[in-house]
Amino acid sequence: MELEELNHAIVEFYEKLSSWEHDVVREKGLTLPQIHALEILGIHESMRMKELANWMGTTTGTLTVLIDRLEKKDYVRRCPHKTDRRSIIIELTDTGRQMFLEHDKLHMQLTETMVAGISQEDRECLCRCLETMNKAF
Amino acid sequence: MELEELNHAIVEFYEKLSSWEHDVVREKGLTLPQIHALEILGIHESMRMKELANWMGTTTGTLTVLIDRLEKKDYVRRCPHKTDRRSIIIELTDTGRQMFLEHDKLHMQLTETMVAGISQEDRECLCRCLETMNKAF
DNA sequence: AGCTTTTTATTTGACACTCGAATTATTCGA
DNA sequence: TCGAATAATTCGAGTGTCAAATAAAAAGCT
Repeated sequence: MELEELNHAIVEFYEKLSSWEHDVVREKGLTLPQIHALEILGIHESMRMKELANWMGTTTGTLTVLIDRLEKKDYVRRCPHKTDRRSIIIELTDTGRQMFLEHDKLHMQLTETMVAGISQEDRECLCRCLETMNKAF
Repeated sequence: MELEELNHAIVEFYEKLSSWEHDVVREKGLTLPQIHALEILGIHESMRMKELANWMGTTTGTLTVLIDRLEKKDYVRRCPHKTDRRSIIIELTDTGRQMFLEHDKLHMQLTETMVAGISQEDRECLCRCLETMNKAF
């Protein structure tokens, strides 16, 4: 019975986060998949198309045109792979890194706002729970 | 400092949930926005186009074609509004309700899996935290 | 009542994302 | 060396997204 309440809270949390992200990103003239790519590149540094597609849960076909657009906006750069001439390395430009950092800061601010009314003790519990759940996927 | 860990856990949780939803929905031949509409209608019963668009965070223009497709698949039905002839009421068909219930069950199963390694006490704390955070948006 | 404004849904056009399949280039393995 | 596997691109079809224009009806005002 209690599980239903938890399930409901999780679904609601997910939907509100999704809606927040959507609004925040639109203000910068980006789409959700585009900022997602910048986030992954910002956290994990440069990587190949195939790797990035795996992280994003999409195909390289989809990614090719997405990267085309990010490249046109000067957020990312295509570089040849050192040893494998089939592969291409995608890396953030300075502009791209700046956009990533800005977005990351907004995430931090949202987190701060969300946990404002939660005690230090409960925050630690929350963090533990989330990390446990993340491992369950 | 600790906030960063929490922020990271939240972002990771969001991304994994998103990816899970995407995969689960595709197996049923639906898209994320489509199942989202069914979820809202399943939880809140029938509502007008405008209301549903607000819940989904989209425009009625987008919704019109989305509902067209769901209607073609016999998941929802357009009904005239009792008193306002401008409005249209969208309601789930029996098939649509069944799809909603199936999906809801999957959500419950995922929740069960995720919290499997979490004590009853911590689950309650988690639930409280999520509800507090949901109010912060 | 009559008139204007607002609300509701639909349509349209432009663009983005998504997938699967076909293509090309390169690397790997037998 | 030659066939199989891999990496990225391209293409076509379907879907989602928004803003703007349209049409119909309701609400508000004088």
